[in-house]
Amino acid sequence: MELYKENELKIYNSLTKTKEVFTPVNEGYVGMYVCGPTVYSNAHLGNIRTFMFFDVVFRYLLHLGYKVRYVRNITDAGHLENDADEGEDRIAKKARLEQIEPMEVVQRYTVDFHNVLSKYNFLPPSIEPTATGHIVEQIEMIKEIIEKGFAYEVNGSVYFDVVAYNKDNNYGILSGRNIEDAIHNTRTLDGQSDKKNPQDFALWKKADDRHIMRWPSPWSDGFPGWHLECSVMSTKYLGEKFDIHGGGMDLKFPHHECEIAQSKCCSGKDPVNYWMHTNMLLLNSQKMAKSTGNFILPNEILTGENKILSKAFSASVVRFFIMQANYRSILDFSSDALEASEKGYNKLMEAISSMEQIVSSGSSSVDISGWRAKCYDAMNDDFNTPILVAHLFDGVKMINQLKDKKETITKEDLTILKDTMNAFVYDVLGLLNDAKEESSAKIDGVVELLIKLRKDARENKDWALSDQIRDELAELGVQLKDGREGTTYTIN
RNA sequence: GGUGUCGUGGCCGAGUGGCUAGGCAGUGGUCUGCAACACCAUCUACAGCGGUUCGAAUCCGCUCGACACCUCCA
Repeated sequence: MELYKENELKIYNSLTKTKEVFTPVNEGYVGMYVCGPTVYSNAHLGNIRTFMFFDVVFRYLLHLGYKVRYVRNITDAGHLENDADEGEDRIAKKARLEQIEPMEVVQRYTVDFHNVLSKYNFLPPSIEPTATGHIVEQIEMIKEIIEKGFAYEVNGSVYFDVVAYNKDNNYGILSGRNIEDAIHNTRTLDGQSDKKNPQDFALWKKADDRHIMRWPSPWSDGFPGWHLECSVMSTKYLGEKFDIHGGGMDLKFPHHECEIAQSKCCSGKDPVNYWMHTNMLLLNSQKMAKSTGNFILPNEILTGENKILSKAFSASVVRFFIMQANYRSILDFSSDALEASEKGYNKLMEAISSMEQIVSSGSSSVDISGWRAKCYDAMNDDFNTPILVAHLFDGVKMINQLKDKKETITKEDLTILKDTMNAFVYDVLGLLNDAKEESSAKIDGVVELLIKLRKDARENKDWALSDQIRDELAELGVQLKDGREGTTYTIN
């Protein structure tokens, strides 16, 4: 597809706190990096929200005709429990607790992550690199940072020197923090830290005896710091300066701030043109988080196996629910909200199915081009999916009126209507028509047969039989709809 | 304490200096053997108090409240 209004795409840049016209480094190409999961446990729905939003960004950029290289990493090492010297690698800790190999933990949760994303209809990223696959590159980068004078070694560990970096750079440019204040206000009791300054962060940690995930390095047998992998892998696959870097709001500080510092002191460049941050998903008005136990798993929603859920919901309903909120707003998760979304989603899918029944005529009484433009305007305005959804419902209303012959449409406009609905609903938002998926020719035949038998019963005024067919089909999730021109049905 | 985001109708959630967001629920209607489904129509709002303005829910200030980050977190 040709580039559609390329120069009109605007992105809210967390770095400048303004919406900016999107201009890629290389025309027609986009490099995008998103911080992926740490595979020490199952990804919860809050994690999924972020990845799902960037899945839609990826999809929309592709739809616009860009060649996109989308890199989303897997953190399988180096993620410290805390930043104190006792810091322990999350993966290693989990492995020790479960008495299994660290890579077994990694494998288990990586597979689970991919299964979940597949169920939720994610497009795979272009590259999904792992931290453990880039130890050599990470060591190289640490060497470079040391050579340039922005890191120091103590007892086999290497720390980034925030104060040295901040002399000619701004550590805090992304998060709005003033590092000077932070240093002066710190009242660390210290004594046991190797760090010159509490704000300094680890690039390499020496492994203690218990630590089983370890690699040799010039400084010690140990493991890399968490922030380093993203700088290394984004630079390797996207270059020293690339277009979009995404992640959750909670990664802004310190993770992304550290990334900027590491990359900048190596290349001398600001690594990212557009920083995008998704807001948090709330459960019971609190951030969904693994550590507090306040979370719900994506699979639990599909099965309904969670106390807060009234029933099971399909992946597309969850996707639709998430897309009805702006990615920069907090979103409250609840069973009621999901139920409301489910009804809206069904209405949308119903209308899409009934587009086939529309008959074209010589002129259009509806403004299809104007409507399509509004859909693009919504997405071009910082990927405003809730506004897009509102316009899609305008499309639903239009479809219903066309179907009822209250409006007219030309053949050409009808094609635009169908293409636009399909493009945004399926390609961009990534929704699936669940009913269609579950339906099959055989089931269609069976239901049609029952409808015919019921029709006979009704003509004989055998209400007991006709109601029995109707009600028992309903229990199986097949909704019969008696209309003027006969009975149709939907499968829920 | 510092940094930042935000408080919208019964609920979820957009938007923004003057013009209907949308969805769900509710209400009225069409359809139906009765229903359901569906469709059509429709009601209601911008935390509080000041200020700027011809005009503010939208800008500014204050108050109250919520959330996030400052330690691992999407």
